[in-house]
Amino acid sequence: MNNSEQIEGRSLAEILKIRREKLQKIKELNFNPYGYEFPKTHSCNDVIDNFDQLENEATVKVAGRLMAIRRMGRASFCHIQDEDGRIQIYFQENKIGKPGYKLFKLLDIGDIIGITGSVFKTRTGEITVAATELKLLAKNLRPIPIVKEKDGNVFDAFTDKEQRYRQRYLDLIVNPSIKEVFKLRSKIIQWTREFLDGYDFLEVETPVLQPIYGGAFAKPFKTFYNVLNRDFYLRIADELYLKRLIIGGFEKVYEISKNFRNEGVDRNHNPEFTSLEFYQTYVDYNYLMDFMEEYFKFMIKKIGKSQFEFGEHIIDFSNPFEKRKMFDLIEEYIGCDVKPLSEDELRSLCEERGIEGKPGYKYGKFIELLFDNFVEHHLIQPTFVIDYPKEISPLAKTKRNGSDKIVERFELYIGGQEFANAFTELNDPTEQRERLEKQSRLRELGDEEAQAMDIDFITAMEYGMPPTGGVGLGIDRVVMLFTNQKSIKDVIFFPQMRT
RNA sequence: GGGCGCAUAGCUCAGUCGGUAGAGCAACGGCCUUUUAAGCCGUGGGUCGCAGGUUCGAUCCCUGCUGCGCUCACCA
Repeated sequence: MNNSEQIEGRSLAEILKIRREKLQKIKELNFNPYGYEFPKTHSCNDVIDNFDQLENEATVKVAGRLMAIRRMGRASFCHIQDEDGRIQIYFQENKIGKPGYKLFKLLDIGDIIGITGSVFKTRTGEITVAATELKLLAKNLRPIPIVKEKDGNVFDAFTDKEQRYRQRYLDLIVNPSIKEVFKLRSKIIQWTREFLDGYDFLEVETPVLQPIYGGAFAKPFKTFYNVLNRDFYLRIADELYLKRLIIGGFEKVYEISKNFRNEGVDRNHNPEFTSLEFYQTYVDYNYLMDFMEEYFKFMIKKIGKSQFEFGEHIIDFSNPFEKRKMFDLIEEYIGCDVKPLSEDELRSLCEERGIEGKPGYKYGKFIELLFDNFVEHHLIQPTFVIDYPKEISPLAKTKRNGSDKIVERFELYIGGQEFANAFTELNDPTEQRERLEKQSRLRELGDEEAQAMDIDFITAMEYGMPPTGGVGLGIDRVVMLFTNQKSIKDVIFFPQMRT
């Protein structure tokens, strides 16, 4: 890394040196290259949108980053870019004065400037600000990639993914259209709050730093708390804390939380990701399915369309979401009913189909294995998969009027991917203790992702936890869906990169 | 972690069937007061990701490493 920087630096060095020399010249001309403030009167788009009122009368003040310069002797055109748009600036020596034009000549693409001027339309019809005053607000010392465009064709786009992710600020400057993705991300989170607040949910905060991690199956990030002289973990989920609040008497709570999982990074996984969890007392998973459907209907209404291109698929939210039993789906896609099969029979079935469980896999894991391999990717339109094996759902309540091996749980699949996971929550502390003890045994047998026994949580439940339904929803994936991004890296400003 | 692919100027890319590299944009100098991928003339800029190996000679071939992408595994 250091070596390559030196090599790059050699050719960059000249450019950097020239920029610093310009900085010096600017100072010598008694201009401050780093301004303190600039009271804008309009954004670039404001000027364009209000051209009719602004033309030939008002003085406007606009500010932004210089993105293009076309010098023609004693007059020049530029474009500046602000958060939402661009506008052309016209510099004329006899309008802005000799000192001003001298300063202008020392500008580079990438500088941040403030312009005072009047609004007009050029010969070719482009709305432009004719500068009467130029204020340098921040001198650029490092060249930014130059992207040009004509008739919708982009030339020399800044496309290197590594650099775009590592220097996201450059990506945002040079590829401003990606801002739309992040703006929608922000909206989605805002609308999620609006939706839940509309149902009188309480937004809460629970610990990120946890002495025992739980609520999901995942490997945690571990840290050490010096004062307490013990290990702590970054949360993999906030479930067990939200349930403590339910026990405490709050009836509807939610948290939008960063969770951390010490696992592989790929197109769909970032070690640090955002999820929504919400819990509502006195409802079950049937209620939650309707509620989730309503949530998505709320979102698409906000966005303003009901069909979304997502990779090679079109996801249509206008139809009711399907509800399918996990075992029925497995039967449909592998052509055999696995309900009556024993653990050993399931193991052989998996082997026959060319998939292999890891050592220590049990009944529920084999069911999951079959589902993941043969069913998941078929579930394109929004589908609730319901009734999961108990063994892989230690926090969910046993299915009423059904097999003792099944729990009341659903996952929502869209575009072949899991979006949400929900249960009728187990509220029987005795059973909860047994289930977590079983997990502990698996853990001792080497299953790193088995859940830990959380005695404090069991104790809390022994005080009485009302019947509750709870949902976890992957916010990053929702953003990917609604913005048609193929990689989670494209919906997270600063995705995890190797250092 | 496995497989495949990529890494050449600040950016986007060419190229060398092995003889140490080019273009456009950007930069620098000059001309130009309605341009817009501005134009015209001129100039500079690269130990071709890193480390080894083969070779008279490697940016090119081989091996290893690093990073990124795709994919599989993993992943509730």
